[in-house]
Amino acid sequence: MNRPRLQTARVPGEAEPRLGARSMNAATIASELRRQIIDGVYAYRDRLPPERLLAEHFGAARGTVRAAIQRLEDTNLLTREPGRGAFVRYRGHAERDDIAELTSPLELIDVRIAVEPDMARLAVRHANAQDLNRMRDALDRVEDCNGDAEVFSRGDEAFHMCLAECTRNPLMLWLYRHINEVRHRTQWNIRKDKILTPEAIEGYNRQHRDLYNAIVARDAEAATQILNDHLKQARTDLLGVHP
Amino acid sequence: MNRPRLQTARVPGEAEPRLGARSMNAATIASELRRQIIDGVYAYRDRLPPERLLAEHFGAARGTVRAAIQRLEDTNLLTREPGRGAFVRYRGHAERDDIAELTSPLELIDVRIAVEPDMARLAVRHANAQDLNRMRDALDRVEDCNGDAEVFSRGDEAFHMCLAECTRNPLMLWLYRHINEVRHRTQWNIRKDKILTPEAIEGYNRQHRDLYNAIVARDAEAATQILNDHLKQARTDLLGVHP
DNA sequence: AATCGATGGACCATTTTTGGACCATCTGAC
DNA sequence: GTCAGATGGTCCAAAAATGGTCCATCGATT
Repeated sequence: MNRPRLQTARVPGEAEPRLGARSMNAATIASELRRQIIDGVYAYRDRLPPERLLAEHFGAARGTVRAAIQRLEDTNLLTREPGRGAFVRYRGHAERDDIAELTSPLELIDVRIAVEPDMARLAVRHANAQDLNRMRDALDRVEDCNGDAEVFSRGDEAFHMCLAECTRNPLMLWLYRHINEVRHRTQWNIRKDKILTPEAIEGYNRQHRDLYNAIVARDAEAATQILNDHLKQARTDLLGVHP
Repeated sequence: MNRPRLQTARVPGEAEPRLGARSMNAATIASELRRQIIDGVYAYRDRLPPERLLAEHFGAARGTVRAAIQRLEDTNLLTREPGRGAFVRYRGHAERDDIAELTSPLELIDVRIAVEPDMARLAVRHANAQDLNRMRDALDRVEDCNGDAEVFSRGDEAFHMCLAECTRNPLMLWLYRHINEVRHRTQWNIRKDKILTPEAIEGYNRQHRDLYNAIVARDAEAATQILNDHLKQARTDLLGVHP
């Protein structure tokens, strides 16, 4: 398969010009307004410009703009009030207060115990061959750590991230990305080499391989059980160091 | 205004002056459009430019563009609807895009089934008297909906949010806030009154009360079981409407 | 010569957009 | 309180947009 590269070089992050940006239909206008709301151009409780003004701005008929706004109201981004206007109902998550700072390692592992076993069940149900290959690669890499706690830790994160991808569920993947982010930042102060002894790493790796085999065999019960044991083990090991 | 000449072959190494002016066959156009979709130029659910406009842009006949689009439809990247347009079916960029837009009601309930039962277990372990009082209040309010689907839905969200607060786990609370946000915005296309019949609401309320009692009694197994049944029920009801 | 892909039309059925009109409600000036 | 203006809610018929289909033709390749 050839790959005819006929695109001019593009700076990463620079948006590729989109053909037909001028053609304004209801879906496009809705998409644009949604982006502006989520980006905070219109903040919580702000009033949107009047429909007639928006229509003029987008170069569309008022009915088209109304159809677009209707979609935003259906998705609970807006509230419309007759005679007053359309008001933003979407709360931007201003509470960006660093969630990782507020979470202890024990609380983190409790959340993982709650989420990951059933995540494995979804992974068994939805993983395709490509997902399994990626998981296999991650498995090989994490097993190549030679007892290095730091390397194992990175590989372990990647392996569990693969598991999240196997679910093919965008929300689950999004959630686990954040769990992993918290994990990455909340455990920096743990003495990894205290917990991740070569023996412990060997045990974890055995569980990883069992989990992989269970998913390949589409055995949901085994997968959830293994992951549950895996995380309970990690919780116990954690408590052994932080009594 | 006419396209004067079409050249066929490109000399290797010759600089490509501009995208789309020449040497466009169906395979090339398909490849270019596929790249743009995967790169996110056209996001999930966006509408592609009309065939006639694409034809003009690529300097090809409309039939050629149709053949290209046909390939993308065959590989499930697109869906075409007569009279409306071609819409992106590929969901790739869960990162920057609006997660609520990318999540289907079924995917949402799958995540809730994965998270909430074990969330109930944490709630049993960590809820204090104040949490239980708040839960009691939410319970009373949701039972006061008198069969109104919309009111029940709001109350139900609040009740489950209380459950998340009962865990006293900041990360779990943070995650569930986002799950709830997605839930609030992803069920727009569901006919709530189709699912939330007065009988269904009554059943859900009974489960809510059972759950509350189980938490008060500090019975973790019962709580997880009830919540699991509760959500499985919701999933079944959802599938009954969206077969 | 035969074949295959591309072309440039034309026409069809469906959906969306348009441009207007009128109404009910709310706000602010008086 | 009254009134004028602004705003969203609704309805309608005509026009435009859009994908689906078919066909005669052309050019290059086989």
